[in-house]
Amino acid sequence: MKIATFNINGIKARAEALPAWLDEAEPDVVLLQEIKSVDEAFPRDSFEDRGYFVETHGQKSFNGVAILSKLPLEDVERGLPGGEKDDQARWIEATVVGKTAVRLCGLYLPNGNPAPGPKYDYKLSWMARMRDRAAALLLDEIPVVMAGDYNVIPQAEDAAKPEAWVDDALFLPESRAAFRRILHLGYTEAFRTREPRSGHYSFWDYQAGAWQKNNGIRIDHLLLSPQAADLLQEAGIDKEVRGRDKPSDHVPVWIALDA
DNA sequence: ATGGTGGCAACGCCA
Repeated sequence: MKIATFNINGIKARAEALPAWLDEAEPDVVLLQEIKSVDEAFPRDSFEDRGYFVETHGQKSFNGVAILSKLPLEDVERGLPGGEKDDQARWIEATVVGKTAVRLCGLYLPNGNPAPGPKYDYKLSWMARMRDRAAALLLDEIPVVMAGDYNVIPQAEDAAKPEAWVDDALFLPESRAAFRRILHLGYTEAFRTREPRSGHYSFWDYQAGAWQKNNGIRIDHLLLSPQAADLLQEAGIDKEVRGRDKPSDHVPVWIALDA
């Protein structure tokens, strides 16, 4: 089962680039972030015509997550638990059943800039809530995949110019520590199991020729429960997507699971 | 170098 995460930066703006990538990469499951659309305006037909089931959790203008799956999705849940006052659409869960059942979590973690400030406080509180949900998911002892735009650069080797990010919410020590606290519950960050570990990125800013200079960062991650990590066959980043017409500033990151 | 680029949606906010 090929499972991908892709921050598309607007579903309407990616009306050509996203289907083109789906047709060539043929993922079984895609976790989308920043659909920037309400559910009613999401172009379901384009994906249903390609054989995908579609579940969305959108909002007007900003954020928004979705799941596309060639296998039916069950027990869909929208919103990260513990956020009664949180109206931002950043979390969706569903179960997909292939050879075995896999619990999928699609997430768009808050950016948090500028730091310090209320946006950074929101990022850290959201990560604390995510840690609670991640811990609860482990109790089921089933394959779990938590994938999305984490807005966290885990290590210096995950940035072309780490010195440029030292005061940024994506790379501050507190952000990285909160990421490790989730990881150390017992999750495996799939791409980090690959060698070499440096020089691989999933985001290049639109500004200042970041793509042309390969000035990227790796912030899109797939975290696997032990039962999912046991099934991991392959992990990759579809870097070339960034060089095409009308690209998102992120590219797809994917895994193959024996599931 | 306090700009630069892009999306959404409406002349500003977010990344």
